[in-house]
Amino acid sequence: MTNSTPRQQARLETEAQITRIGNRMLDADGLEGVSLRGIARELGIVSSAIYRYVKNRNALLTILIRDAFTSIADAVDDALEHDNSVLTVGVTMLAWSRTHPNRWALIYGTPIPDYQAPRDETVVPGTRIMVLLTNLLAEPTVQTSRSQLPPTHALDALREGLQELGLEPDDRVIMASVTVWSAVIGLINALRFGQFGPGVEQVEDELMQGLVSTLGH
Amino acid sequence: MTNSTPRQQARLETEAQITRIGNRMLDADGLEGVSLRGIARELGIVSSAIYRYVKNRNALLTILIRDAFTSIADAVDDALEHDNSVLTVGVTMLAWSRTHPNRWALIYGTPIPDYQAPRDETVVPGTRIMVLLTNLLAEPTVQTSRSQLPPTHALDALREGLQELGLEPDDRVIMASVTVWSAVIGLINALRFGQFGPGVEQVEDELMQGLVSTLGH
DNA sequence: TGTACATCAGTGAACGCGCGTTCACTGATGTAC
DNA sequence: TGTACATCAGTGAACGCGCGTTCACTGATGTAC
Repeated sequence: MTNSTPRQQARLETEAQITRIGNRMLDADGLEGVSLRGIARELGIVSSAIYRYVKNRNALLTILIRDAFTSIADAVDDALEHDNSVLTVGVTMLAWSRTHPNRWALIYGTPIPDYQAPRDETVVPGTRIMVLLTNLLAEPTVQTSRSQLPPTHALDALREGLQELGLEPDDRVIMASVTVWSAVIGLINALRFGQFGPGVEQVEDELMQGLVSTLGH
Repeated sequence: MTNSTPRQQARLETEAQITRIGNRMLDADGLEGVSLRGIARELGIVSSAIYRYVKNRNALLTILIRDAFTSIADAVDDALEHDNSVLTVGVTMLAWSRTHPNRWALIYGTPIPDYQAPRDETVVPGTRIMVLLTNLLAEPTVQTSRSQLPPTHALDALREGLQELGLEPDDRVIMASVTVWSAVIGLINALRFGQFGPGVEQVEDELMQGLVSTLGH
């Protein structure tokens, strides 16, 4: 059944615990509260022993970043099954950000100093929502924006990026995708980072609705 | 002429230098590169002497934040004199963010842990652009958005915030203001924080144009 | 099934890091009479 | 205009902080024959 030795079992269990504890620390105290020593402490092992499981602090961050990207993308996946719309994407991301504000900041806030995400580990989970959104905007039934388009070659870099993700978007879709993405994340950032002052918590969903409808969706 | 003693002169000069050095450090190494000890070092005084000029590190941050808000708002002010449009606001902020990416992150990125901006020192400079934008959107010639509006009382918190800034916006303007603001800052954040992958630097202005036109301006 | 060796989890001590911040002090500048 | 005192800039030593990371080590688990 298990098809693996006790040692391997224990290792998997410990790795899972590290992710759990790391997330708990992140939720509780933000990134600055996440430390290898702290995790070792909670695991009940000596501080240097953590290096049996994690190469260094940045590797731990990569784990947490992947996990956050996966979590929010799963949430959006689920929600889209019931209602396949741009608004649902926005509202679901917004709800997730409310539950996990520090994880939100980790993936969509200011980049972490001295940290470089390894592309092969983060690109796929980190772009899942963007892919969903682009596909949504590419559906013929969806009216894409009336925005002026820049000369075709200008969007080359973006087009290539999306092609690597298996998409074949035309220029209108690229522009719409970038625009909706920026606006949705911008609104959530503004809300999470408190840029509209206090008392706005009650209206978050309404603001998202207004934004998405202004964008024409 | 001077109407002040040499000591006062020297103090003013030193204070100005502190802002200059702090900004230079911020530009060069980001927030983590800004330290009281480092500034003292550059001033050629002993590390504890810096406390004659700055109460503590957070007070220094407040100085830098005020300065950044003032700088970007001045830039927008100037630009609006030549062309009073939403696009100009966006393009000017974008250009400023390109010149001062770390200052941009300081004021519009993830909030700084353990730092609380003193409202009386940062609210006015921090809201200047928002005020300009809201006034722009309130002009009768500007078509405000076709977005669905939430029930009037829902926007109370936002309306009060704007009223404290001397504005009397109706609900359409409030919604438009929040939407445009979020979207513009969201796009700039996405660009500055590298969320669209490499090679997008060439098209920044075009993306801003597309965004603003999608928003109906 | 038993033995010999290899792998791996965990130990304990130690570095270096540079920072923010406090404190009692000295000597120069400013001010009141 | 000169003197006595108050203010203020700058000194130098010292704390505490908790972290990431390395290293040589022990003892338990896994594997090959």
